[in-house]
Amino acid sequence: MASLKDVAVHAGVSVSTASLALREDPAVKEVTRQRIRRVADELGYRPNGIARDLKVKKTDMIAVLLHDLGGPFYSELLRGVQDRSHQRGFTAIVACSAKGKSSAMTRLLLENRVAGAIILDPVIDESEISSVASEDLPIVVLDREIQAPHVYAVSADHEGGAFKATTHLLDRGYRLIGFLGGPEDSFHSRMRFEGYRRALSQAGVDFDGDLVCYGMFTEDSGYDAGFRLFANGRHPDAIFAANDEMAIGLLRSLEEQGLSVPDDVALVGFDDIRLTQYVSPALTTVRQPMYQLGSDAVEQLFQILSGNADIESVMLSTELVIRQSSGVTPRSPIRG
Amino acid sequence: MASLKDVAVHAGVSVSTASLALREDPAVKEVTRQRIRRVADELGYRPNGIARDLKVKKTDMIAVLLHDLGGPFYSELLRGVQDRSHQRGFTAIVACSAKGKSSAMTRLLLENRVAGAIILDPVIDESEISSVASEDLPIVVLDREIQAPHVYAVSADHEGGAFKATTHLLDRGYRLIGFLGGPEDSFHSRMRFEGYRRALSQAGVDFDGDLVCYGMFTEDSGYDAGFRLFANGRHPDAIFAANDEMAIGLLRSLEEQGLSVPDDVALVGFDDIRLTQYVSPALTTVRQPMYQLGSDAVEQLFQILSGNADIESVMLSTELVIRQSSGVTPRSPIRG
DNA sequence: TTGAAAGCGCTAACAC
DNA sequence: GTGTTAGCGCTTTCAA
Repeated sequence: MASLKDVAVHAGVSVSTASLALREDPAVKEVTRQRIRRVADELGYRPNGIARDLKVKKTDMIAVLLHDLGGPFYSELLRGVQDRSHQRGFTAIVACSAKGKSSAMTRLLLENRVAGAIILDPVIDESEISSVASEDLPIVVLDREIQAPHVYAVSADHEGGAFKATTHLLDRGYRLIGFLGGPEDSFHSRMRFEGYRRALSQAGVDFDGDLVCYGMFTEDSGYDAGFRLFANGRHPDAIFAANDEMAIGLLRSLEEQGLSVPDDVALVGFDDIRLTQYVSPALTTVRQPMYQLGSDAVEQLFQILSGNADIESVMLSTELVIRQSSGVTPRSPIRG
Repeated sequence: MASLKDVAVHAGVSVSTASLALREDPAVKEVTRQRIRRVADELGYRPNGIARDLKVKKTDMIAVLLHDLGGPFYSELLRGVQDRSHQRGFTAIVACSAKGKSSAMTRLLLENRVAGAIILDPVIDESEISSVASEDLPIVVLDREIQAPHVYAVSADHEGGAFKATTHLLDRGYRLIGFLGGPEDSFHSRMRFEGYRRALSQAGVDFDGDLVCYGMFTEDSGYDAGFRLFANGRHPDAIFAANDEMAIGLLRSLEEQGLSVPDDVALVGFDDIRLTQYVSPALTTVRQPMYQLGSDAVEQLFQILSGNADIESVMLSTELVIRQSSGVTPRSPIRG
């Protein structure tokens, strides 16, 4: 592998001149520069970014750590990350946040290979994240609340989205509204539950713990929950599921129980995954601004790395997407 | 940021001893090692991987370049990459293969930051890839045929999958089998077309160019194609679509044209994306071994980097997944 | 306009 | 067992 020194020798100049020339520094005479460039090409010279980073003690790489590489709906998020990174001169690399000796967490974050990181992982330990963040490694967490030095937050408004979803059901006249949550320690599930509670409370509807059930954010767990929710004579007239996967599982179980959606039971999900448009009836849900989440996270990191002092948490609003599963005509509107 | 030297000074040892100690080298006396470890912790020392890589002139990082970060069905692929990387001691980082000044292609591959790369991008220029591959940067391309030094291939058997799909339709008695391709220069589309042709030919069924149509691998383009395929009195009794997205668009257009699937027209797709199970009728399709594709790509890279001389291209077989869209009962079986 | 030299943080001979 | 030393390939003063 040809090094800068090789280029310099072959071009009959010093290393420093070669370095300047290849970076198009105007201090180097045009003709010299061209000669150096030509030699570099002939030798197949490629700059060694590692060495460069070491010397200048900084890097343009930022890491995006995801819990589940390739989860179907990171797509938009990564597009946002990509676009903004490009705009800010970063190179974003994505990896899995799993812990371990040769993991990305270790290699990229603990070994100083990136300038900063964006983490979207609802299950990784809070202490893990705060212990890894430092002066030299600011971390932006997505959809989490972590109070620690050098940890910053960009979130979608889950509570607000859940509030909108539940209020939507209330508007359509439903009163026995069930809640299907994810794992109880999940931030997403908790926030969505709180929005649900707030909507009920604001509408003056009593909360009924019997109408609450938990799954694991998977389709199968939603399916199972569908039976539990209607066991023992309980009969919610609507259900707000904390994510679409579970809502879809729920849909399947309701069908099996001979219940029609939305006629017997209305249903609202969360996330707006692609499938929601294809199930029958199409699922009313809450959309998160994934693109902007990614884009804002990078921007946040950029500001931090630029030494900007006053960084505030960002909260992005969510949007209710009304489809068929929540009924069509308001039956006894209580608002709007 | 505390460096190894800082640790050494504070612990009253030399840098090399500190280095050895922190890497748990048994040459260092236990008590010294513990002292050094403690000092390192106190100082919040973190090894600088960049410096290490520069010194040892190698790195454990490999890059996975995808055309479209987060495309819905890279999930399995990345899981395969992840698992095998871990097993082989690599750290895999994923990035977008788009070209550009501060792109991953440039930063990671051209600046010597990774030991090798895996590229899955059906549209990136072949010359781009072969020019970037080198002695020091072996590249494994997925689902492409590139003949160039230091470029290796791992593919799914698209031709074979298409052959299976088409033969399946023939087995069920269909004879006017249309083909809905992707962009004509696409490797995937071409391979799948060839499998289609071979199946027809082997069954002694004449190929009819009028039954062929092209889209862009998107649902919408499949929808549009659905009208073209049935314009001017043409009437295929079955269609093999080169991917599921188009097949699903096609499904929608057939429905709009009052044609029933599979009664009026049978349909087979390719890829086995999740949606295929949810559309109605559920789509018969061809599944690629995505996990294995990822896992084998990493293994291939590992072998190359280990100096293994005889590396051969890998071709993985695909699997026909029979659902409702291709009819239920064979109407006049020609085989099996 | 170009060159000499220092050094980023680390590892690996080699010496003691 | 531990220390000394010489770089890895690059950028960046500072001199010439």
